[in-house]
Amino acid sequence: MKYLEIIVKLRKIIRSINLESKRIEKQFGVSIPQLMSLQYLSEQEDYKATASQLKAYLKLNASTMSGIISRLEQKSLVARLRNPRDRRATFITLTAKGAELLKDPPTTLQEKLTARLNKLSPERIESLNMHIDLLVQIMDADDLDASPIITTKEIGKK
Amino acid sequence: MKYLEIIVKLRKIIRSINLESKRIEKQFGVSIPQLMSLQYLSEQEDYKATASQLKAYLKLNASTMSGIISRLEQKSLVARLRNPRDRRATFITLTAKGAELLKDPPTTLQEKLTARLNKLSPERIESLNMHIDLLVQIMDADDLDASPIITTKEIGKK
DNA sequence: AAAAAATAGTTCCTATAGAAACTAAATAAG
DNA sequence: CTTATTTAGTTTCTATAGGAACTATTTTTT
Repeated sequence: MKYLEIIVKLRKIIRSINLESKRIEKQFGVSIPQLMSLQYLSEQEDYKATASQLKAYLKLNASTMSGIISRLEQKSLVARLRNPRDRRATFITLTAKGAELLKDPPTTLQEKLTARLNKLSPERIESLNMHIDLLVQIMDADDLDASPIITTKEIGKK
Repeated sequence: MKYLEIIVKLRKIIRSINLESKRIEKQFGVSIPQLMSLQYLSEQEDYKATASQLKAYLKLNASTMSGIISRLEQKSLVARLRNPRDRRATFITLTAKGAELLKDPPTTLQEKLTARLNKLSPERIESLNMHIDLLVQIMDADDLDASPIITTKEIGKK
């Protein structure tokens, strides 16, 4: 049954990402979701964004995002600014400490991935990307209903 | 940067699996890891296995496995049998209630996956499987160190 | 045989993840 | 203008996930 094989394999991938996040967190004090939040802020105007913007970028539930922001704030990597235009919302801003961490970010997963990807030809990387996209479509019911599976031609392209 | 794109996409997949597990849990009272544990037990001799065997099958940390077993026991879907040969270990056994749930298991994710996979040709499914395997290798450092990346010929086969 | 080391599983801790309820504020409707 | 609805974010809850410490038991070493 392909279904179970795929799930088992995907769980392997999930586990390796979790393990890597744990290692990074132990070594640098920030997890992958926290790091991605910091990076997102560093790319915004004035290094600030609302919790909703972060939530949308990371595609997380509001309560999860709230927890991540709280932990980042506790580590002084982000701070809060009031939004004069909307009292319901506050801005989350990158602190100098947060910016400094991004100067020399934990890159173990990036290095590992890049090293492995470098061993593949551009065509293989493209093909891998395409299959990941296919997987995203297969797993994501709403998107699939909205758009057809990418065609044979696109998959087969090399 | 391919690294970040891949991580973002994989997080999408992870999220859809988490969402599906939540839905299944709400509808049937068991999550995907719990369900996989029940299914594993149903395939063992006498419908029983040690926590370590379950742990190895699901590739989980012992503490996580312990929590899952406790929750299954609380729902009366599994029970514990003493192991006379080794007082450190107990057997986890499928209960009749657990077996009954497996007669009509939650199959929403399976159905969705199968329906989508059925739209692909066998060659595409094979290619997808191969790329998932490649991804498993890329993400899993230990295995990669132990064995080379699958070769171009294998990837390109269609 | 006794001591040391390893093992099976639990407990305690932290973080992520999502659902539901909640509060304060903003927006829309009447 | 008042009321109803929606929105932004927090809190509370549950489950998964992993690391470290722990306890009881088994195995290995001395």
